[in-house]
Amino acid sequence: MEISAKYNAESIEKKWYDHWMKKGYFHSEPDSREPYTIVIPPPNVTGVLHMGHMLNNTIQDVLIRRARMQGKNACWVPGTDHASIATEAKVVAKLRESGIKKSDLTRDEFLNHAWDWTHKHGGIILEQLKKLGASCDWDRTKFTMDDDMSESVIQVFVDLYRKGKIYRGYRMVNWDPEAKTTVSDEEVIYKESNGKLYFLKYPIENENNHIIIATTRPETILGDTAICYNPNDERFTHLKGKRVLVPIANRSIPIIEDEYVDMEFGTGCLKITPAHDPNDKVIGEKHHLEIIDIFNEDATLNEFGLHYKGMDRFECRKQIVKELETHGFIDKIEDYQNKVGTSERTGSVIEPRLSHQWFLSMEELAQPALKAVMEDNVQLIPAKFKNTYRHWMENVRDWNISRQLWWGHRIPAWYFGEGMDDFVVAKNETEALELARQKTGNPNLSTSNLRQDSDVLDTWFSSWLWPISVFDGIRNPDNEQIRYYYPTNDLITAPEILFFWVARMIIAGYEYRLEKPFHKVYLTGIVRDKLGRKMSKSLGNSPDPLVLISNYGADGVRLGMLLTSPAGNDLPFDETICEQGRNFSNKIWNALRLVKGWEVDETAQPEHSAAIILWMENKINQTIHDIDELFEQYRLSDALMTTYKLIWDDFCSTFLEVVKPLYGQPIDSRTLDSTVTIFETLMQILHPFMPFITEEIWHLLRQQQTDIIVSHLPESKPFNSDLSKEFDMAFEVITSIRNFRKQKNIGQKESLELFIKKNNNETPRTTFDPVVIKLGALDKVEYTTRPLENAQSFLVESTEFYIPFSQQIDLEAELERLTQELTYNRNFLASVEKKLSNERFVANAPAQVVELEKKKQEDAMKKIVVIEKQINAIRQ
RNA sequence: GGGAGUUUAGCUCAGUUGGUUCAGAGCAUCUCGUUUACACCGAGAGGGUCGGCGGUUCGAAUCCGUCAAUUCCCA
Repeated sequence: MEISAKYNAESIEKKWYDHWMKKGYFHSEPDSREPYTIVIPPPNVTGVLHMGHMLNNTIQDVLIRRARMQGKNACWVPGTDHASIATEAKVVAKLRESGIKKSDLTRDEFLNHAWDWTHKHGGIILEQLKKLGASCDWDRTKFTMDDDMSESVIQVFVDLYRKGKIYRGYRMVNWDPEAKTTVSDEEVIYKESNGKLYFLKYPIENENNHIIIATTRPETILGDTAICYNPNDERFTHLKGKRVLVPIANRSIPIIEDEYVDMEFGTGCLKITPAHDPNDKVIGEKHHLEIIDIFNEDATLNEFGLHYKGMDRFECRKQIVKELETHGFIDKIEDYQNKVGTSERTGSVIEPRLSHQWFLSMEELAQPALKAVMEDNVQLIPAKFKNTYRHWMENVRDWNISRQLWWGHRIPAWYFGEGMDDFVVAKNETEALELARQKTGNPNLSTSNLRQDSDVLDTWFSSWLWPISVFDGIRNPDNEQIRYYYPTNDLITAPEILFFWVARMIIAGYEYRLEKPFHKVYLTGIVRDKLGRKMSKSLGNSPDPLVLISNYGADGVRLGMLLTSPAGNDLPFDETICEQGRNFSNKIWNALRLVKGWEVDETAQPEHSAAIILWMENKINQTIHDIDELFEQYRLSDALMTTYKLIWDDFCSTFLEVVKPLYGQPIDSRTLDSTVTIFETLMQILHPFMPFITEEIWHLLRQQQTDIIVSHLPESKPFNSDLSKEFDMAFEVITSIRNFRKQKNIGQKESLELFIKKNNNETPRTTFDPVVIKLGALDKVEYTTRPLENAQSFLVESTEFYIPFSQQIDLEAELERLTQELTYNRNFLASVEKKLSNERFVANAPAQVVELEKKKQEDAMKKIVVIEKQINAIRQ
C-alpha cells in the first residue's frame, strides 16, 4: 500500500465525520448503561464560530469521546439560544440596510423578519462545530425559541409569579424621547458637551437662610424630593433634620445625609431627583423618598411641571432659569463640560427614565445554589472561582428579567387597566381573560380589553432552564429522558458567565428538579491575542477558526488549543501552537509509514525488541494510570501533554528506534505484531483529543472489528516501577554514549564497546543491555571488575562505565572533570550531613524524610569513593 | 469605591498536606547532523534570587504580613 509522505487532514477528516454520522455513533437513547451527559452552552443562533467556541467545544468533545470509549452512554446535547439583544440588533441593522425602520413594522411583521433571519443563519454555527469534530447528538438539537422550550419558559414565569417570586418594580432605563423607546446601554453614545453648572438657592424652611446646590439640569428641580449632604461634611451639620423648599414649586422636602455625596463636587450638597437620575434613584430607594416623574414620553413636561406643562425639556431649561433669576434663586452660573448620553439611532439626548419592569427575587432562591457550590456538591473547576461565586450569591440582587425588545419570549402578563395592580399573569390569553374577569369581577371583559406586556424576557431567563428543558423536564417532569440524563455530568463554560448563567442554572435546578443541573463546572479561560487582548469581532483580532482548521487540520487546532489552556487560565492564542498540532499529526503519520513499510519474516525476535516491548507496555500502563488521574482532576492540558510525550518520545524516538530493523532487513512477526498492538493502544488513548487521525490510523494499521470511536479505552493495568527505573538508568547510559560520540565526532556507523564496572557489591541488572547496544550502536557490553585504561569513563549513580578509545584520552581534562564531580558530591554530602546533624531536624522531621536523607548520604558516600578511586587511578 | 485572582526560564504554564539534587514541562533559542518514517525531522546544550521586603519553621516557590505590578467582576 502506498501511503503519502505528508498527512492530508482535510479529506480524511471529512471522510470520518461522515462515517460516524452515518453509523449514528453520536446518538444516545436511555438504556441500562451509566449515562454521561453534557449540554452545550448554547451559542447565539445567528452567530459564527469564534475561538472561544473552539476551545469550549473541543474540551466538551474530549470529555464526551472519552466517556463514550469508557462504555458510558454518552450524550452531548447541542443547540442555540435566541440572544434577544444581539439578534434583534442584527435584524434591525439588516432591515435598515434595505430601508426599513423597525418602527414602521408591526410586532408580528418584525418577528417574521427575525425568524427569516434565524432560519437563514441559524444552522451555520452548528455546521461549523462539525468541522471541529464535535460529536454532538444532532438529533437532539434544541433552540431556546422552539415551541416546547418556549412553553417551558412561560410555564416557569407563571409558576414563579404565583409563588410570589416575580414582581413588578421600577428600573431606570435609557429612554430615547424621539423614538419613544428604550435603548440598551450599548446603544448610548456619550458625547462631550458644553453645558452650564447652575448654583441654585434653596430656602431653608422656617428660617431666613438658604442652601446652595449645583446642578446641570435646573428644570429637574420640579422633581426634587430631597437635598443630601455627606455626614462627614462639617459644613452642613447644622442642617441635620431640617427641610428646604424647592424654588418655584415651593414644595417642602427633607435634608438627608449619605456618604455617596462627593464633598469636593459643586457645593458639596446635592439635590435628589429619583425619577430622573440613576444615582439619585438608588439614594431615593435607600431613604424611601418620594418619586416625582415630571416628563411625558416625548420629554415634554407633565402636570408636575406646573406652568411648564407641555413644554420641551430644553426650552423649559431656558425658561426656568429666567424665572429663577427673576426671583433671585440663582447664586451663579459657570461653564461646565460634561458627557451627555445620546441615542445611537436618533441622536437625541437620552433621558434616564423610570420604567415598570419585572423582577425575580433572588435571595431565597439562591440559598440552595450557594450551599451546593460551597459544599462541593456542584464542583467548580478550578476551585478558586468558589470565592467569587460566594461573594456574588451572598450579595445577590433581584434579577431584572424584562427586556425592551420584541425578539424573545414575550412576558405573559396582560393589563386591563392603568392601575399598578391591573394585570394578570397567565400562560396564554384565554387563561388571562378568565383570570382578568375574576379579578375585576367583570364577566363582560373581552380580549380587546387586554393588553399584553410589550417586553420580552431576558435571554438568560430561558437558558437558565437549558439542562432541564432540553429533556422536557419542565413540562413533563417525570419523563424517561429527564430521569435518565439529569443531572448532567459536566458543564464547560467561561467564567464571565458564572453568574449570568451557571449560578442561575443551579438555582433553577434546585427549584424545578430539587437537584443540581450538573456535577461539575469546568471554567475555561478567555482566548486572547498575543497582546493579551480578548479576541473579539470588533477588534478584528481573531483568526477565522475554519481557516485554521483548513491550514492545520481540526486535530492540529484541537491539540493547539488544549495544550496551552489549563482550566481557568486565559489562552494567549498564537497560531504556532496549531503548528505544533499539525507537526504532531505528521509525526504520527510517519510512524505509520515506517511500520507499514516493513517486510515481515519468521526470524527470531531480537533480545532488544523483546526488552523494549516489555518496557513500552509497562510505560503505557503507567501512563494510562497517570492520565486517568489527570482526567479526574480535569487537567486536560496535562493529560494531553502526557499522551503527546508517550507517543513522540517514548514510542517514536525510543521504541520504534529499537525495534526498527536495519535498512532493507525484515522484521520478525512477533515484534511487528506487538508494535501494531501498541500503536493501536496509543491511538485509542489519543482519540478523544485527536479523533480524526487516530481513526484513520486505526484502520490503516490492520483490519478492525470496530471503529476506534466506539472501541474500548485501554484501562490501566498494574505496572512495574522498578522496571522503569532500570530503564531510566539504561537510558542515561545511552545518553552518555551519544554525548561521547558527539564530543569526539564519532558517527553512529562507527561502533564502540562498553565496559561496566559495578561497585559496592551491586549485582548488574542486564534487562536493557541489548537496548543499550542497539541505541548506543555498540558492538558489545561487557562487565569488568577493574577500571579500563585508555578509555572514556563516566558514572551513572555509582556504576562506572568505560568506552575504550583509540585516541589519546586527555588525562588532564579527565582529572578536571572528575575533580569537579567530586567537589559537587562532597558539597552535596556536606549539606545532607549538616541536616542530619541538626538535632531539631532529626527530632521534628517525619521518619520518612530522615530516612531519605540517610539514603542520600549513603549514595553520595558511595559515589565519592568511586570518584576518588578513579582520580587516584589517573594520578598513578 | 467594594471584591476576587494572578506574578516561577524568552513565551505559555506545572509544582498536591512545607521535606528526595526541587526549581520542572512544552514551545522558542543555540550547537551538531541530508544515518532511506518524518527537516512538519534527529541527537544534544544553554537558560530562572520562584515579583520585592520582612516573618514563622530544623527546613519556604509552597504558610503569614506588607509593598509593587497586573487581570477580572460588581457599582
